[in-house]
Amino acid sequence: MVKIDEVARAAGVSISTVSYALSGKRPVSVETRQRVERAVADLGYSPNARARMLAERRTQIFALTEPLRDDTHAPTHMAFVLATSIAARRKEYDILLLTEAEASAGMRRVADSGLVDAILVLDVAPDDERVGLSRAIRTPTVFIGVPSDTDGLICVDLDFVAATRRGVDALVEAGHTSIGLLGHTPEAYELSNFPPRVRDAFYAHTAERGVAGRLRIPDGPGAAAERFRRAAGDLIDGGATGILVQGNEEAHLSVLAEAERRGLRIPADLSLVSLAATHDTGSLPVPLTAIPLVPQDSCDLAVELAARRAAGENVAPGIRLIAPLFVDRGSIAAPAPAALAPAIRPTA
Amino acid sequence: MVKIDEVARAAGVSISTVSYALSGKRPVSVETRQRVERAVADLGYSPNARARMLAERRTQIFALTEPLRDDTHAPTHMAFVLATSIAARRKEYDILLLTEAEASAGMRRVADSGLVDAILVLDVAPDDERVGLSRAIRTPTVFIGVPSDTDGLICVDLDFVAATRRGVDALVEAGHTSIGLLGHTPEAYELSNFPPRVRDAFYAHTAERGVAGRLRIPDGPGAAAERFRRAAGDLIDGGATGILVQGNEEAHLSVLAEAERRGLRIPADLSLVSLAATHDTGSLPVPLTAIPLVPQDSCDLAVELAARRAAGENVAPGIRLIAPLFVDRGSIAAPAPAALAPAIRPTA
DNA sequence: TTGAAAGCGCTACCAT
DNA sequence: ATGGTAGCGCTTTCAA
Repeated sequence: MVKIDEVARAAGVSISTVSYALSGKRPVSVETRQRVERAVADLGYSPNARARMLAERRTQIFALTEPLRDDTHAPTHMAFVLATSIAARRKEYDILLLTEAEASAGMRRVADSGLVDAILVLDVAPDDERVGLSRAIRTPTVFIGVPSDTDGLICVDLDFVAATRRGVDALVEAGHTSIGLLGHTPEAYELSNFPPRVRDAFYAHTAERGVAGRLRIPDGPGAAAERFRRAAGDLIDGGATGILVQGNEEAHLSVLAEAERRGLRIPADLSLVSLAATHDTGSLPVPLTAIPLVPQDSCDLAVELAARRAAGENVAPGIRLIAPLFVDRGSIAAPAPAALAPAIRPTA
Repeated sequence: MVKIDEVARAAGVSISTVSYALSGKRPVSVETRQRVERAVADLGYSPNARARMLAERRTQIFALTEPLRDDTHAPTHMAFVLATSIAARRKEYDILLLTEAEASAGMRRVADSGLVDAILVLDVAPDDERVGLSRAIRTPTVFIGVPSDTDGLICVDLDFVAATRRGVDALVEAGHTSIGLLGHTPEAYELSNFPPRVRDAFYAHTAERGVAGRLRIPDGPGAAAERFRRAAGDLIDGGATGILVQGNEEAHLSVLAEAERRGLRIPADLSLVSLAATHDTGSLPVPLTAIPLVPQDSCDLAVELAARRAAGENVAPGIRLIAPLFVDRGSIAAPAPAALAPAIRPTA
């Protein structure tokens, strides 16, 4: 490996001039710069990352902690990891994976040794062990997701409350007076941070708009697809003429399957809105109007904040919520008059 | 951050003694070691990774290049990433993610700058661009998968040929004379490295054992599940009494669904063997006898080899194939006598 | 505009 | 068994 002093010799300048010519941190005459660039190209010089790290007191590496649970939805998770990596590279950072079972141990290790400039936290649980640790270490930490106790933390996330309200509003404004929410699995309300936020916002906002709001959680026996279908069916039986669909592709497909089974056309007989999905709801058998969760948005912002903190900038703690998008794909219409009847006299 | 000289002062010893007491690379008297350990604990000292990297001329980091294609099966991919990370940590290495669209650019960057000690290559394509690059750089590289041209490369993979033969043998020995292979999607035979190996071994070995061997690729119209079912159905119609099932969980479920649709009991009416699956074929509706692809096995070996090369050890280039496992879950039986007829007179 | 040299915080060689 | 110190290959301050 050729070193900087060889480049300096070849270019007939000093080491510091080579360094400055390459970094641009000090003006260098055009002629000198060209001589340096020529030498760099001739010798195939590439600055040594280890030496640079020591001298600059930073590594240009971010750690990404991602405790993989059994119920982790791989495609969604991968989307976040990829989005984080892309965002980081745009700012000249690399991503170091922290997958150790004891997430805190990994974080502590990279923080204490100065191996990374900042830590990004994925798959945040309400009572995440990494919250306490992040307060104990000096390495800047950014959470992608919102834990219960956010005191002093920097968090980034989709504004699930606004997203939920937007979904409810869209249906209410189309004339729906009975709205269903297809929930997550029971465990998700304990292990993940956003399902409760959606649930609470749903109840609060349907009440506020004066419409019936009903949540159905996919539980009970059977495969996942079966549970989703049953939950969707229950919502329809309960009189819901518009449903907010959460969850992965399978959940969405199951709702569509149940609608088809009942001969319900979308949106003529049933209005659907996809809420906070990471997959493409436009390529479903029936394209769905969606308020999507776009990993790249959250990850871009998280990386941006991490980079600022790593650069020594003072970033105020707090929760940064990303305004939801609304993608109209025509799966909302006014409720069918006929469908109103069972909603009004459910047991007649 | 407390530095090594402060520890030395607190312990009343020299810097080098602290270093040796911590690394164990030189004998240190018990008493001295305890004094050092005490000082380390008191001051909360943790060696600076950047300084260590420069001094030791290595980073204890492996790069993992994983070009994510659209057809990447997220759960399988995640399993490999996780397995790699786990294996690496066991040997005190961290994993740096290389996800750039131009995989070669990322590899070149980390190699030229000495940012990593070795590179692990995932999702290997037959004509992978990373093959040529790996020959051009000095950083040790290990492929998890086998490209077409392996000259001079270190590759690790499941022995797909042996696995395929083992699957064929198991069915032949149970008395089957007509065996089906549920193939991968047509694109997989271009983009991925192992489907052709399985296909070729299947044809060769069924011929060698003197039984009929037929491959059916899930193509044509319809959703994936539909294509898998059709392919399985075609194999059965073609007289196959035993089928080697490849692919993801959906492929397996589809074959089981098709069997159920036809009222075929497993293994009484139809024998099934899962081949090279990464998911748990024991928790399917019908547990399947399997010759699994265990990511941890490949990744452990790959990391082992990478670590050896990184340590300067001379590792011979070549393909290391991992002997397949055979997990008997009772989904193989002798072919039903009635089923023999169509196999013998297919068009009668 | 350029150069010399003092770090960055360790490891490991050479002494004793 | 222990200590002193020369690197490791850069960046950046201080001088000119």
